[in-house]
Amino acid sequence: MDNAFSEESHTHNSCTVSQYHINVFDHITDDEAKEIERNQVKVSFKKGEIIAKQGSFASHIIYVTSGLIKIYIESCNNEILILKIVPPGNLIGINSLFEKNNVFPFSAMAYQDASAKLIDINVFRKIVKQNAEFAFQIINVFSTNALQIYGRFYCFEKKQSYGRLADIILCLADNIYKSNEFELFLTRKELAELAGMSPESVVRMLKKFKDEGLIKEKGKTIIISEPEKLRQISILG
Amino acid sequence: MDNAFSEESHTHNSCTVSQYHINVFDHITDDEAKEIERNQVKVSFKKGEIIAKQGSFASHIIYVTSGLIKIYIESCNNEILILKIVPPGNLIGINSLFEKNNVFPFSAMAYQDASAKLIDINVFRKIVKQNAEFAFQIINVFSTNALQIYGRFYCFEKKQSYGRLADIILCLADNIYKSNEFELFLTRKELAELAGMSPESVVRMLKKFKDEGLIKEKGKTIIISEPEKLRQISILG
DNA sequence: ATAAATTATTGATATAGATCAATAAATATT
DNA sequence: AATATTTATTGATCTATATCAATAATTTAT
Repeated sequence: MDNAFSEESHTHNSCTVSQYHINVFDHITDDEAKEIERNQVKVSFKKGEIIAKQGSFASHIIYVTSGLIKIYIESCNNEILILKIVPPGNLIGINSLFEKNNVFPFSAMAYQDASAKLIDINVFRKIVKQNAEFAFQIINVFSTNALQIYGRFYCFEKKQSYGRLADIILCLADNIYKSNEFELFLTRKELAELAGMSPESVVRMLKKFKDEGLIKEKGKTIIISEPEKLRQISILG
Repeated sequence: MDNAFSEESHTHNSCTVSQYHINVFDHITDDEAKEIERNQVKVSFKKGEIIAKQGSFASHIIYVTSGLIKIYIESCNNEILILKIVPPGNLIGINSLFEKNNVFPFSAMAYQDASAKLIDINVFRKIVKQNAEFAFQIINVFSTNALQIYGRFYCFEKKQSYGRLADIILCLADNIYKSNEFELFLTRKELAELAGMSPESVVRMLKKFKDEGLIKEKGKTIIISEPEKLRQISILG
């Protein structure tokens, strides 16, 4: 049994691919589904396009149907902090359901070509307020989300760069590509943003991983040769 | 009007005193209130006592009625990360409402003597699932919480230590003591934990603030002489 | 195909803040 | 009141990682 002192319960990682596999819309009535249907538009985004801009009015909830989206906080001085990566099947913008939080608290940008349904936030809110089962599903989304981002926070504070970079590589392999061999679609700069470090450091650390035989690189393809050793680095920080 | 480029919307701080002033229980029926009443116990905690332990089963939701509580993530190597400070009127443990997240994802400890109502989580969950208005209030709590912790995350990543320490001092003054002159109940070590730095650095930076006339210290009393200058440091990082 | 622009790599240097160590002050204990 | 323990302060040193600068490789545009 899992207890407070087990390794498991004390392991956090900086990987934050939203992993909400339950379809929240399973819990709405046919009428509610139709109402959502009537009040949504489907939109496509090209790589690099902004899907939601921090500070702008949140008039809709975004349901990602394809592609990959990064959620990040930005500030005046152009520094950004990536909070999570959102694959299809997830919602963006539920933080603005509460009428007083009516602006997007962070930005969203397509990492790759993506598509999404934009659902009128008032309709969505109305259904949350009338359907407690649905509201409970939304609570689950919030809570899963929070745990992941707190874990990321912990790692960023307590692990050093090697650990964070190892985390991200494993995260991409496990959650995005579902393979230990994959073609990296991210630049060093993007990888650096994800791991919370400078692009130069990413280069140097990847080199070290390569020198130690943990990973191989062929062009844009990354092969994780020693996933377990990499995981050790990720755990020990 | 506030827009995406206003200073306001781009300012984050590492202060995370939960500020949920709406009473979530305003939205339950009399019967539900009675049910909660029947299924809760009131408990007192002394300074330093653990109120919830990361990894243990979450059998109840904690409603803080007095005192001040710190919420933190811990791991094997005794390093902790404070996520937030919780004053009276707030809930702890709602992350475990979802049946699959049935353990506390973080620990809670009393900073000062505190008291709380422990509400049976099953009863609480049942009411969330049957009362959509109440569920919506809980969503608001989640969302307010998330925004605060994301802001803290951003600061920890992007601001340097002076900014974070300034943040925390202002946060204590504004949100806990509601005065620019207050008796600090925290040790340097606790202040360091809150600001995400070493205790020695706290000492050195406080000294610098004193040398520059931003704050004064008389025994345990802190006087913020130049709140605006301190705020500048907090904003510029 | 060639030029321009972006991205990756490498090395040198700088630095914020941690850690270590030694004392001083304050608090708790006997 | 005297002693032990904890907390605060100060200085010296160390280190992880950023920043800067220069070149190489790759991608994009012409």
